[in-house]
Amino acid sequence: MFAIDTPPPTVSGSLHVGHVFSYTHTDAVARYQRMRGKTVFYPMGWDDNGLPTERRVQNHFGVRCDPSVAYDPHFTPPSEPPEQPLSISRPNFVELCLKLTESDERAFEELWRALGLSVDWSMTYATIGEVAQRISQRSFLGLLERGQAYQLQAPTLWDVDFRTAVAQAELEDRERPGAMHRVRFAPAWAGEGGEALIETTRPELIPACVAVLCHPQDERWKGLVGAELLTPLFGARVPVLAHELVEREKGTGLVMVCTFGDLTDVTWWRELGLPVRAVLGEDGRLVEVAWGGEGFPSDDPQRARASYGELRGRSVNQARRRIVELLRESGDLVGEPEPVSRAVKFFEKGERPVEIITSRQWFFRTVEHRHALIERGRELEWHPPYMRARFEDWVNGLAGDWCVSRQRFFGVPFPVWYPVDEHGAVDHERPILPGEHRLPVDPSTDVPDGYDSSQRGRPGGFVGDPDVMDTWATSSLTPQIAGRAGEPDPGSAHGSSAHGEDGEGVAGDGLSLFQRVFPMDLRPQAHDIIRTWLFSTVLRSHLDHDELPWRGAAISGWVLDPDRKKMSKSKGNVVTPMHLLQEHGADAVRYWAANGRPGTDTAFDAQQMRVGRRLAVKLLNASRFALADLPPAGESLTHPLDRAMVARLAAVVSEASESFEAYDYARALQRAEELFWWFCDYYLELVKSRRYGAVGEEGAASVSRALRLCLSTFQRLFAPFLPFVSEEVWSWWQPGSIHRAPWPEAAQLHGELAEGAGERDLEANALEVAADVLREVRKAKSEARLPMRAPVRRVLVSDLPERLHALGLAREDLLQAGVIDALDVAEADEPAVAVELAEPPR
RNA sequence: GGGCGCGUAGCUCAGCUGGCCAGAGCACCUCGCUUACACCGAGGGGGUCGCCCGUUCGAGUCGGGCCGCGCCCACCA
Repeated sequence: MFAIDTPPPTVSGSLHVGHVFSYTHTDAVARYQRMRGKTVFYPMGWDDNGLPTERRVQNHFGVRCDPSVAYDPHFTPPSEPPEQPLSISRPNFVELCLKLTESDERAFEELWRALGLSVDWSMTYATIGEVAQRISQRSFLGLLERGQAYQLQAPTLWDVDFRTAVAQAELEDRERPGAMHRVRFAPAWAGEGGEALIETTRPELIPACVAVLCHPQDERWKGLVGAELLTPLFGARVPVLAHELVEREKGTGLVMVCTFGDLTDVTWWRELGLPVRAVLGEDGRLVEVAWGGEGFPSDDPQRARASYGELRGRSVNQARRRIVELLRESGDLVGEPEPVSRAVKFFEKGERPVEIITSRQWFFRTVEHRHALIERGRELEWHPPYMRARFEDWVNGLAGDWCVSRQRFFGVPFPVWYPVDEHGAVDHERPILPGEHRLPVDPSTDVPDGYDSSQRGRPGGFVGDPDVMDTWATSSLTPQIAGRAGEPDPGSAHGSSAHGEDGEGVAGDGLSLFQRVFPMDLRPQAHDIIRTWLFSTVLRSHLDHDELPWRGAAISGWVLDPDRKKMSKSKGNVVTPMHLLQEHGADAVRYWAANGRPGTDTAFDAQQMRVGRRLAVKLLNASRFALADLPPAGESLTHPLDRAMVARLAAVVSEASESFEAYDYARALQRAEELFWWFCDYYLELVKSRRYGAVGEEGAASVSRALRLCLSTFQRLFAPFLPFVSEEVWSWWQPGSIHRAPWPEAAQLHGELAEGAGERDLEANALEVAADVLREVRKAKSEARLPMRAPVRRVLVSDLPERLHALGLAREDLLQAGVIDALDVAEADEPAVAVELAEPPR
């Protein structure tokens, strides 16, 4: 068994050239392993749950999900997306998601088939599918039971546009222009001095300020520690405290702590036990707060209310502009804001910076497993090995546990209800869980055991958890989902299991599919999702199975523009994969992809596809020539040139096999290709006449045997890369599919050379010297502007004795190939070839 | 700030554990429709292997430093 944890592509529109690139790498490996006799477990999945699909459905149909709207069983989307988005119920919205992903998935499958991926389509899964939901919910319940999942009301990374919590792994930095503001904080006591200047890029959070910090060893501010300052405009008393994380060099050495401006604020807030003064709402606007009341103290509540009234309801950017005006008017702004450019954290799919908002969320424990995860990373075979560094960087940088709940709609729901007490309050501390037999459940429509649907949302009744899981919380289980962990084995009913290309069966051994495939052999994926997909899959497998999910990970690079930028639709690279396949042919496109070495970014290069097409055509032509009217094969290879050719081939077979074992498909292809061109250019030309019987039956029988061996071997060496053309040429003379034929073995080719062993060096030299001389003859004709068939009166080869001796073995073939009348030799230290043409130069 | 990778012919890159004149393909130039291939074949020109030290009989190949590019990570007030 060779099991591959195929990346389920995100179903949110179309596949791009980068997909074609990396999936081809995996397919080459799969085909190699299959030819090695392995049963290859090679499913395809669709990652269709999650935000990309929601966003696409919104745009495609012109709808918005509104959970408060009732389900309309007769709903049909408008034919044209309306200008004003239509509010529809969650079940209706999910139906549309399913409808759209279904058609996308058909298009994806069509492309993969056109590309020649040897996927077992009977094993396809979807991350929104029932199996995935059941496995995902079962794993969640297990984590909950073992205390590895927990719920917490806490500050969380938040996207204000999607209005959902997001995870650290989904953040990216974007360089954005901003401004540094110098703001005066007045002392809260009467007396001289004590005024503090604070630099901030987020003045709109001054109402959320809960403390001012300096470094413990900062002499400038030591005296202030323990004192209180008044926030400008709002007159809130905030303490001056010391903390190691404050950088003395930044600004004035003082920093304000707000709830919450960034993750450092969260750290300070937690470690210093500061109060919460939250001003940002889920929509990213400033919420109503009561100055002078609970949580928002002020020495001048009236002024605070007036100031805040100018900000309330505004977005962050609007509030920032307004508060700068207010600070300027009040004289608390020192100097003018200085433009700066700084990195800001964004949700990778978002358009506005993430905020930190306190909310109730589900978490999986990760931080306490940091050490174990690093160890798992070291157990894993990385291809290429240096990619492990990215994994360790990420694990070492984990800032908190993994927030897995999303306030979205199209995803796997948390299988949890909560009791509602007689006063209507939801009791989050005593969740109601479903029995395993009920999974998957949707708590927004399903009812927990012991209740009926009339009790939903009523005092004494229950409510369902409204959230869905992070898409990674499900796709981190692809080995389990693909292997159908805990599912009835579809194969057991038929006595064999359907997997591998064409549904190849494996003799029943009493094991479930999952037991046979897990841990899997290979996770192929790109380097940009090491911190998300690879990390989370390792984590889940570690938590649920206490082992790695796969033995090795093959990390592929990206496809870059010719100008070395990452290819993207937004840059106007409208090269659709299907178009590429139509223009160049699947084998040609695969050839280009297979030349991209593992882990290496590769430039998009249509020229390489033309080269691939040339190789495919060459394989057709060479096969046609070799097989046409081929004389009967002899019992053995008797001619030195034939033996030498087979020996060379054996060496390349070894190299290609070794390369494949290390997932270096690119090297395997290059070695095979290099020798194949040489085979066509020199060997085929040298033996052409002998093949036609120019030197008798024995010579023809030997070359016939050699041609069969070489052709069969080359065809199979190319099969993982050029599946279409290799299947075609194989069908001309061999039974069955080449993709089920055994991978060539060097040992078998060496076996052909067993008789007369000991002459290997001599034979190798014969082929080499003959090729050298042939090149010189061609050169002479080329320089004389004569056609290659132009006769040569005499060739004088000067060379070392052993090379001349070897040349003797190739004499007849060389004379024929070069149309040479006389071949003389002379011993010399320096090799030289003198060519005397029969015709004068043109 | 830390880490990883890369810098070899005009372009895209091979050169694995140091050693035959530094290679391939594309592009370019010349020639050739020869009984596998004109969706082709034959041949040719073209490189201070980023720079500087060092180890060695010998270094694109190993060590150190520097320069440039890309990426990852980071508590970027």
